[in-house]
Amino acid sequence: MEQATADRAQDGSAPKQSPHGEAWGALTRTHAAIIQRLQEMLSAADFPPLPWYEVLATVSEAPDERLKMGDLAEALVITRGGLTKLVDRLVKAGLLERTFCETDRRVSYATLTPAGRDLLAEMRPAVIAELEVAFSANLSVAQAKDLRQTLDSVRSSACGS
Amino acid sequence: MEQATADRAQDGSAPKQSPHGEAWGALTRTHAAIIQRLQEMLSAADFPPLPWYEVLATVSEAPDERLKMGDLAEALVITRGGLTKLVDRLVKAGLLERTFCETDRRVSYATLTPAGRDLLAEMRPAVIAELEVAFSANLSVAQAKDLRQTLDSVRSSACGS
DNA sequence: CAGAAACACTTGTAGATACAACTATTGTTT
DNA sequence: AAACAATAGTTGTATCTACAAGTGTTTCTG
Repeated sequence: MEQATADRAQDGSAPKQSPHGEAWGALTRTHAAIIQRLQEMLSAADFPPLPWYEVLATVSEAPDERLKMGDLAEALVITRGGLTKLVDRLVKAGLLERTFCETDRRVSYATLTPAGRDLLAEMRPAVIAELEVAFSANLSVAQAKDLRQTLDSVRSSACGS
Repeated sequence: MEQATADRAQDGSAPKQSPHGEAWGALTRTHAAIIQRLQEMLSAADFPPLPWYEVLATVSEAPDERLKMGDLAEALVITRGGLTKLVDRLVKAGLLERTFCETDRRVSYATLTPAGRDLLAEMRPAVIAELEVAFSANLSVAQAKDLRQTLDSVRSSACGS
């Protein structure tokens, strides 16, 4: 019954977009709002910025805690050039090191250092907690799984062309 | 039965996050993938970058096609300083103009020019079409509305703290 | 009705990102 | 095996963004 609010733009203004356009708008705003929230929390806790966390978390989930630069860039959905410089900063901070492949000397891996693993262990609970308050306040576990599935299906069609 | 795929990380790797964490991961990746797709399309069609479109679209939906700088920054979820320079570029390109408030000389409005309105009219169908292929391929209209509602409820709890 | 506080926006500067060109290594073709 | 093409990663440049300080305006207070 209250679904009228879902169909109405937040400012109640005129030219309505398509349902898919509305979904995209909601996606961008929600994404930005959560990013903002996380960044605030991290800087308040004197932690490194969010991209650093995402790098550490992604690498930590890979086998042997190392990941090819190209795969890492793809996982983070950033350019290879951007990743090179991002990893440079993490290496300089002692959180990552570059290791090389014996069989193919072109590839280099971003590998977690003990310091990187420790920092991640410190940051992860804080990030998880922040996400929990953002999500679990209005979302059941089942809804969260459903949301994930929906988003992934959208992503697959957006990537695959 | 197929829902196992929804519970499994795309790379099949080990340490699973919470459902909410997974939802967040899907949200960031999907957002980035769509952004990337839109940017590609816009630059291929010799259109201005996506932030320009978002400014024009947001302003066009406001009454009298003008919006206070502060409200615009909030709607786009960017800083005021960033918006000032972004609007500077749009003004220089003739797509926007700054107008001022009679009753409060502090506030300035970003106002759509005819050129801005024309460009938006050109860009909007292209953006909409791109979003349609990304969303409608795997999402019904009802699912899109549901997605929008879910995302907005998450955003409200993320904003309101 | 001063003076202080809050507000709206802009500017200055430093850091981060994308894009394109470049180096080095590997794979393919003839 | 030599030449060509494809791949992985890095670097150079230009643009964009955020953060913090600054300017001008309005509101609140004594």
